[in-house]
Amino acid sequence: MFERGNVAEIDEFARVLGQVLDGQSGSALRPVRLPTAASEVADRLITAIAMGEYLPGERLPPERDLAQILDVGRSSVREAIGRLQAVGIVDIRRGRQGGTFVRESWTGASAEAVRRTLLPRWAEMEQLFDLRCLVEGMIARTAAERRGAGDIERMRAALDRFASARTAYDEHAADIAFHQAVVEAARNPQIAALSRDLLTRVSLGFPIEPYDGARAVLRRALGEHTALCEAIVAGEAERAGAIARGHFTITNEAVREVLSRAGSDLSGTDGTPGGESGVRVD
Amino acid sequence: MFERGNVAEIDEFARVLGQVLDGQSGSALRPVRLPTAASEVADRLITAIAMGEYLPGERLPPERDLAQILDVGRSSVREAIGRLQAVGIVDIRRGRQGGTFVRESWTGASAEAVRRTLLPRWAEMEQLFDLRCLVEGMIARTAAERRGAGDIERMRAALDRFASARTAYDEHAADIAFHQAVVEAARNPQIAALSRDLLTRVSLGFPIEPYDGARAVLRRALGEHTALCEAIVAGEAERAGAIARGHFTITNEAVREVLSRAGSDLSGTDGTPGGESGVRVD
DNA sequence: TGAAAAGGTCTTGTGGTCGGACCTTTACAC
DNA sequence: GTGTAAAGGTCCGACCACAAGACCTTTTCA
Repeated sequence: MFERGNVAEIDEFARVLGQVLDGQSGSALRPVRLPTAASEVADRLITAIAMGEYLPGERLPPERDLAQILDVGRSSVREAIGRLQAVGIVDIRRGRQGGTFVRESWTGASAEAVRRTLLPRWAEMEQLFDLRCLVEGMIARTAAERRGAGDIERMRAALDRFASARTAYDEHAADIAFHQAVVEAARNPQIAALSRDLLTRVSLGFPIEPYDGARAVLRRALGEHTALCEAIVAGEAERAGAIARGHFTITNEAVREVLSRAGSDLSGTDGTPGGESGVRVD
Repeated sequence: MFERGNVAEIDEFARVLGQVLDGQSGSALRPVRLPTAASEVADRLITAIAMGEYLPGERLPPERDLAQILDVGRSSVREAIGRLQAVGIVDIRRGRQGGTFVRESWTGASAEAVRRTLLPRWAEMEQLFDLRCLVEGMIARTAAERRGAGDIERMRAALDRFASARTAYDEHAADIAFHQAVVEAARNPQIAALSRDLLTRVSLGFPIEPYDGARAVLRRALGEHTALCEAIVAGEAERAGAIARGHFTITNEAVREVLSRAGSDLSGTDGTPGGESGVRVD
């Protein structure tokens, strides 16, 4: 994203990011922010893409179909897609065989642009990443306690697919399948919803997850996935939780790496809050 | 609530419950449901009340003030308050020194009415309770890892206040203070938001939490609070998590008790999902 | 007995949303 | 090539939720 350093893109990015972070902090009686149909649809699409329902290069359903599926007007869908385009998540092609296509590469970003918008909110983003690590750890732990034979089978199948994947596309698909299998093993649809919600918020803030094109990350992921799978199969909740918690810091590190390429000083922000005043951002 | 078995109340209850449960399940591309300003405000008020920001017998701010605080029109605030009144959470008194007052007792419900609306959704409610137990366990665990001197002080102060409380009001206030201290000890505002969100959803589904008037529950809570506090102080994450997880089943049991008084058969629904097909509701 | 403080009612303007009609672009089939 | 199908692009009218404000009613207290 931000290949062209387009001003409109950056503004859109900042606006979306603001929504994500504002939405959850503060007291119960903070000002009410009503989401519009368009922003809600945009969230849903980003979630679907981040969850791998539509992989890079794939086409989303036509606007008219989406409008029907989501039960909103086509104008709302159009505005949402327009925003995704502005942020650089999708490409739009007209004509027959046209449509809305998920971009092959979300990275190659103008890191400087990201830095400017992300840095002021960095503490909040860290909190979000931290929470996600904790929740995914909890999910892995629960999965280890509740997994059944079918779950084990699904996780192992995904691991096999991952190991034998020849393209980034296959790796990505297998990665997603594995994580889905883990979430399902926790046997609570509400947990799945929570996991999805956190993925959405992380993706909205910085949509390079769970595949950021870096093969190295995915290769490291394979080892961790295998270890996580075995811990869950063995029913070792404690170990599974620890592995998952560590695994999801990959995201955090990927973001930090992009930012450090832009020369930002984020030293000390290791995603592990400590001390009296909350998350450290020295 | 439901003292008079009023039909409008029951319908309102069913409507609200439906919103809570529908809101989180299903795929990313399920139909979009835009919350109205009124329902959003209603959620906020219920959350604030459940969190103890306004204790039973206390008065909420005047409608005009709430409208300003929440940055919505007064009509939206009025509709929201009207719903709370319909569900029996607040009383409204007119004239000077009037206002919106939190009901002293939320219980004494017509259990039959609750049973009819809650039973079809029981599996989903169980999932919600289950998730809350897991998340609160995660929070306690994290608190045990991150707590500082100030946190320990706050938790102990709340425990002392609880032990020396003479009225249900004091007990309730201390109970809330303790849980807040635990959440704060986890040192991540996003965690607090998640905890609040789950409290809201549980409260919306069945608003008897965290104080349901049953002194027995609160007395049991004191012992568990003490144990939880010590585990957190000692930094024993595993134990703290287990205690908290168990502690929050109090809610579950309280609901089941109300329902069983109405003669419902909920045997087997112990809040601990197992088996291949998800949560058990035999 | 009047003023103050609250809830109750009504009106009006505005912006978001939907639904639909219609236009434009593109690729494929024949 | 030319037509047609399948997509996105544009526009408009009706509707509804909401905000803002003016004003009414009830109750209490000075």
